[in-house]
Amino acid sequence: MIAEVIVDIASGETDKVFEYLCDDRITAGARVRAPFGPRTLPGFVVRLKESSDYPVEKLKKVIPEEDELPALTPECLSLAKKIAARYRVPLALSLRLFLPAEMRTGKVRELTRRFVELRAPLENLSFRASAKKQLAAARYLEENGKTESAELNRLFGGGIVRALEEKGCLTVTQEQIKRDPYKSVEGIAPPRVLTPDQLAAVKAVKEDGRTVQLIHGVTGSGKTEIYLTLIADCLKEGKSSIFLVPEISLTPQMLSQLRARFGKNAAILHSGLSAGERFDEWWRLRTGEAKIAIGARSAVFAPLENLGVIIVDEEHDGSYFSETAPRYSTFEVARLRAKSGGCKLVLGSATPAVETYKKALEGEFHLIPLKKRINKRPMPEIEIVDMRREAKRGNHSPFSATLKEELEACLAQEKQAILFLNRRGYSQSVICKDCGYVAKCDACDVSLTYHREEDCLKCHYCGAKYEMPTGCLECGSKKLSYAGTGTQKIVSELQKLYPSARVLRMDNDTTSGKEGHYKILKRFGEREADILVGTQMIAKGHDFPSVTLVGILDADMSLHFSDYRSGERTFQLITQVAGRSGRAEEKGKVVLQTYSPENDVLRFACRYDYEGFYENEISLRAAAAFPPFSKIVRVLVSGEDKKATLEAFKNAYFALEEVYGRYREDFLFFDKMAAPIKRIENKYRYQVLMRLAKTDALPEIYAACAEYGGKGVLVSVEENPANLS
DNA sequence: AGCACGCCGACT
DNA sequence: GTCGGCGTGCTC
Repeated sequence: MIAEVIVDIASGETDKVFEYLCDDRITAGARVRAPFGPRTLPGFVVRLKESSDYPVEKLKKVIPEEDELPALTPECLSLAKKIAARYRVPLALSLRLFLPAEMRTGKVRELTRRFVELRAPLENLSFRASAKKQLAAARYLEENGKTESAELNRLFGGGIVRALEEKGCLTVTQEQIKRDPYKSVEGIAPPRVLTPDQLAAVKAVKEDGRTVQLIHGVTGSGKTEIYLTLIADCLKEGKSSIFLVPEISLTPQMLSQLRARFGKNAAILHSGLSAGERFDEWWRLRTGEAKIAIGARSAVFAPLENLGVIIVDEEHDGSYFSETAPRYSTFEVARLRAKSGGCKLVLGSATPAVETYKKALEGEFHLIPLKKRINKRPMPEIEIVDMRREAKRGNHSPFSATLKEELEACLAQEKQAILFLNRRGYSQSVICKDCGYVAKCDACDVSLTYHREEDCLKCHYCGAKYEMPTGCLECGSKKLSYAGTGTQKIVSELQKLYPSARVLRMDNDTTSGKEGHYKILKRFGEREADILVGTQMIAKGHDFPSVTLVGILDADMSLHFSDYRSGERTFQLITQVAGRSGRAEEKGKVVLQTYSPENDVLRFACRYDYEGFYENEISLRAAAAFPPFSKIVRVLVSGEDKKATLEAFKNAYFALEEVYGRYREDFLFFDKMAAPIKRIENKYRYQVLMRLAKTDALPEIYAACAEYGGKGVLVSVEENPANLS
């Protein structure tokens, strides 16, 4: 037999099948080791055939990998091909998405443990009178049957197994153990009784013929229970499910809830697991032992067959877009999977992405609105505070008078508060008062942020750390000033204002380690602090019953970002952060500080008026011909060598100009420019920005760019890029 | 992607 | 005279 093999090298040069001889142990989708030139590489069998056009004497033999099943299912193989074509990456790169990283590196294996049991009934064995321990251990084994040898040693003293073994009392077996990341969750929680609205939503999803279903449910409308019911119903029919959640809200609560409901039928794939756990959870899905995959975006590649439903919770969340090649959209991949399998794709959000909602209104997706909150309580009141007026009154602190009042009341009632600020560190930048010099990163074209705890300057783009200079690096002046407030500074201001209040900070700097988020949130949840100060990451997921106040310190930050989605992001963020306040009996309150109180987005947000926001936003987008009325395409050329990068950029630009000429009616915008951040991690960056009305020119744009990459210069094409820095 | 082979400069 | 620079090309 001949095997067509893709070798696991992420390069255009090797992105084709290589043929090998193989025996009949090998099937399509299997992992193999392929002799390739002077070395042996991992690879995947994509097809088997009887004969080859390649000279037979040159064919080498592949070595099969000892897996219990081919790693890739036929569906995964065909999906990998579609992804490689769609995102224009080598097939090897898209195939990698379908395997846990541990499998490629080969560092992790199945875990086996030694078990022992008595070879013969206890009365047939004899023990010396002095061997009391041995007798006790043997009695234990008779009573409890097969026991792990390490466990026996632990109970009766090290060496007991060896002693009994030498006497010939034991039978020893090796057994494979699946590592279980959620051992501690016990028992099965019964399903909750659904409200009529929830039942109607479940029915609506099932009965509608369309693949994509959008559940637009206000905060607290009980979407999770709908998802769980859909999953449970699939399970009853023997079908499998994928449940996707944003990275950050992979909270232990959510996971243990799922585990309690579905037990071992659920497998969890996320970055907090150890390599071994992830490896085992993956195999439990592959063998069909588990039929529900739960995880962040990469779980969309779960090795499940016979899918009944794919659920994407918080559909609007940015973490559903991959930032490394292949830069896939989780929604697109999920839709491809759902289409080929007669499976439903259920999106859920309180604040759907504008593009999603448009398609739902137009009938391409089935829109299922849920307008009532389960507990029927109103959303917390959002009060807009005009920070310009505060400044006029002479208040230049980051806290308005209203916020201070509310904070004091909150502390007096022994409740908790959350303050949200989208900027970490102590101060945004360090400026010399004499010459205006701003400290910048050596490797990136961005100003450095001062971190007081470590008394250093950090680059938030490449992570570099610099010693705090004693004077201006340009003119030597000692008059350095700090501009822009970060989370660290907020914490120290709070401590000055309320010395007895306990303050916790949560941002990228305090959440190191795999469970960093969780630890801080847990401490706050256990009321170890009164005020939590944090960035984006505190907005999602958690349920803190004693939080009655949320302060949004700079609602403008995300608003004035030079991105067509900034309004959308701001609306989503405010809705989400506001949802943290008043989760239990107490009424919640939100104070929203801004320098532009008249802004439409803020006004719609504080009335929780999604429809109003949407109508406003979509007409703005239509007028400016922004997505979804067009597609923004950015070609970014970057490289360490300035000359070579500029040269490649010029060539790419000329090629693109030709495409522009040929498809003029497709282009709404076409221009070359330096990227907003001219250098990141020592790489110079230049870009061509385009906006396309239709997308006829897109294949040509990719083709034009493909030629100029290589030799240390990267040319990348991004469609509707998530950030434009 | 590696790793070979292959053709021109400054060194023991 | 050689050692070694990394340019080009191949891997079933």
